[in-house]
Amino acid sequence: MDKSLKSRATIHRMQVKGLELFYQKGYFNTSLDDILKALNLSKGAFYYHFQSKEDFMVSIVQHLLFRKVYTSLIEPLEGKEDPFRTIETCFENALETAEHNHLDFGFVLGNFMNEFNGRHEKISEYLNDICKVWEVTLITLLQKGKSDGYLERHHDSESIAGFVMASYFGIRTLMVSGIPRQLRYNYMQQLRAYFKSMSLNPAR
Amino acid sequence: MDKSLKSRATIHRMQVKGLELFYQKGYFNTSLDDILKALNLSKGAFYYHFQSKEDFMVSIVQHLLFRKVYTSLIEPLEGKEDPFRTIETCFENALETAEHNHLDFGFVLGNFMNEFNGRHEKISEYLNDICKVWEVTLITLLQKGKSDGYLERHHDSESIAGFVMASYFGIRTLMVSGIPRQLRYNYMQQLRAYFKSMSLNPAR
DNA sequence: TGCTTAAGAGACCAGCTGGTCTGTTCCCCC
DNA sequence: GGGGGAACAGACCAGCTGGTCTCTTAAGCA
Repeated sequence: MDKSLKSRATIHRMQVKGLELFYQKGYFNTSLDDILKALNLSKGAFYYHFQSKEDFMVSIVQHLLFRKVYTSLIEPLEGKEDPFRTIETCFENALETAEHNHLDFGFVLGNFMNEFNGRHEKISEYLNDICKVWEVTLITLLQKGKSDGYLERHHDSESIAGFVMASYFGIRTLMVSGIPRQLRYNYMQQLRAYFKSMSLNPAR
Repeated sequence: MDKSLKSRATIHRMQVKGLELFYQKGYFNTSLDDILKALNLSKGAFYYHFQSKEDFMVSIVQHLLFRKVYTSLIEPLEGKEDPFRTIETCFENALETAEHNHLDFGFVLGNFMNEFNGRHEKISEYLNDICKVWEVTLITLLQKGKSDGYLERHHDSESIAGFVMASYFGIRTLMVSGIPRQLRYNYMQQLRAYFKSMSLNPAR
């Protein structure tokens, strides 16, 4: 059942363009024809590789989106020491990317969560899964940070993780309509202040 | 040009139901027929009062949404003394409302911003306006807090306001798909911690 | 009583949407 | 070298969408 190279390439092209357009114009506001026209492909090609628009979206979330989020927001946190500095660096990088090509995948994730929540159970479930992986990674990092003496034990890792995630989703929403550079700078400043108040060795 | 009572009532009914459905299913995923069927009204009625679907949405944002956001998130901040406690109380109330009938208008605002950003200039402009009013109110409150000795002058009110808004938008995104009560509790805990680190009289 | 007009009903339309189905091309394998 | 299937093309369809148009109703007014 191994897909040929050509097949894989076409599927990948469709997913990439699909993610791009779904993000830009929204899932419900983007037709298959939009995507296929942009790729010079036909309905036949689409329904040869995918069963439906929904199936297509699921495949994008599971493969493309998950990997992107993993690369930009999860992997940089894994196995690191100082949790606060690690998160700061990770977010700084992600937000800088976002500022330039304005497509960072943490935001795409939040954006899709907003679009599908309560409207499309299957898809939002997959989105939540990604979210969950991110959360767990953050919590793990924070817990390890406690053992390593970076923050006191009485702090609740789960709460911190949730707060950090929330702030990230939110700042990306604001960045799209405001002045990204300014917002990013201000955001990082406050995130650092928040972290500093919990840090055991604020050696900066 | 004074609209009769009946006319006003019908317009209002349409707007309320429109906001409800647009929020639940998304703007692009909700048809006029959906709204009209729910109200037992006809196309004729709709196009007698509004010029288009877009015009309808604008009227909802300008009148209904703005007033709701104002009531729940802006008015409670105006002219108050202690900025941190004030924001805490305001958010606590809004989030509790959200937990029960799960329609708080701060979230609706963020949700629509995500849906229209870069897709519908006119509408996102109105949404940004509301956002701006919220931001200005927060900044004013924080500045006044400095004069009244609640926080030190070196803190940047604009940054704090942005961070607070971002966290609120974000937590609402997470609350829809997670366990609201738990998330709300954790969120408020961290928001307080964040505030406490800047507070000059942490007399709680 | 008859006229005007606000308010609404609902048939109708063109265009688009997701999805189906029958071709066609092209490459691999025996 | 030709049969067969993978990969795609594109005509076609039913259903829905925003929007238009004409018709009806009801209330105010003289």
